[in-house]
Amino acid sequence: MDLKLQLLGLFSAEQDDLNRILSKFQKQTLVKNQFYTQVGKPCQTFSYIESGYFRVFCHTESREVTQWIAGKGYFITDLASFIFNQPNRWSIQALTDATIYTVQQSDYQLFEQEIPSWSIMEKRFMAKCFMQMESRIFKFISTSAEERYQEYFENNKDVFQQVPLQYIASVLGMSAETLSRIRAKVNS
Amino acid sequence: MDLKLQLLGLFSAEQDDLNRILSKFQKQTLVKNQFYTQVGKPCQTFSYIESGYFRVFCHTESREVTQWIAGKGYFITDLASFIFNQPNRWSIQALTDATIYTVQQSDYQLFEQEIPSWSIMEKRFMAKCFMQMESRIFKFISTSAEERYQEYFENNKDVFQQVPLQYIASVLGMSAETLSRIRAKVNS
DNA sequence: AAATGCGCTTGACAAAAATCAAGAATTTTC
DNA sequence: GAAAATTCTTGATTTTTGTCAAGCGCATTT
Repeated sequence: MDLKLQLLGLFSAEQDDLNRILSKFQKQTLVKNQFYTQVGKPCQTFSYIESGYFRVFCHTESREVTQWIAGKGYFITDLASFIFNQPNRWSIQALTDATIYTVQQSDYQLFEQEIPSWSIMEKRFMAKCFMQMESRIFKFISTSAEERYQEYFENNKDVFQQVPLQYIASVLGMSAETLSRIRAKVNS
Repeated sequence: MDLKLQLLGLFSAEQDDLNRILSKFQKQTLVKNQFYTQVGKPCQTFSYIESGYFRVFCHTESREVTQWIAGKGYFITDLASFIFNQPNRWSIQALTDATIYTVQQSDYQLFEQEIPSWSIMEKRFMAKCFMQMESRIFKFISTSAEERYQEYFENNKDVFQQVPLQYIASVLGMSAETLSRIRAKVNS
């Protein structure tokens, strides 16, 4: 599985440490439409996506908003819940059958004590996530719907094969109709 | 100064540790329009804003985009540079005369080794920042320019006294004219 | 006090995007 | 493989937002 490689990339760990970490991740499968976690509930797991796609979403008064789509190589959890034990802010649902590797919060917390460099690598991982969010916000501020689509399409061709366009539209901050029209225009 | 309180909020530290950390922050003043750091350069400092306002911005081909405005109580740095030693992604400029408390990267890195709980608190701090970015993105996806204005105005009345509206407009992802019209409408 | 610069507002117009509604295409279910 | 359900597309229209341009208000300078 690729979790090992992924962790190695984040984390120049000793083999021993790496194996100790890996041993706490349990393989798990979800079927299409199954929820990984739901708004308001606790999320006491942290998972690596080995295969399949998930969407991160919640409801506003008027509609459902998909905030992110995650595929192979991404980690999923609800940070508010996993780190701060607050209620989930997001629901996370499988959009396809999926295989993930999951670690329990209780095991995860032990890493901090048992593995000296864990917290440092975790901080670096969080910092990267933060920087990606900065970039994403910058794109919302500074680019049009069409530019956002083009960029996302270039970097996520696989998603378009597997995930309904309406969810992609939401992630890009536009209506499904607008996405459809942009695609028609770009493909002409 | 309030840095102590701020750190205490983030970090349930021993008095000793807290004092050791505080001792590495040096008071510094900047005049209006002075740069804290600039795109492409390194940023090897991390600072707490004691007073004054800063904007975080960069240039696109066509225009300058202000991504964030930070006032008292915020920390500023360029993470890409400060954590990963990459070139700055942002310029940070004082919008008013300002007083900050600054720690050098070299001192900051020692905290990791000298203060056992530092990395954990740092991780939690980063996680909070990440969650705030998630919320901000959610607002871009799910609300109109007017709603974004209303929310920002309610929570940042002070900023409107001190910072040119054009920069606030950019942070909110709208043109200065649109912000002006929304304000005219809301005040009527 | 006139001149300058800067930021803000306003109007007119254009462009982008949302909404509503209908129908086509695709996928799922039985 | 037919029916049902879901997803996608397209057209017509409205709303929202951006752009361009002019002018105002205000502070600063000279």
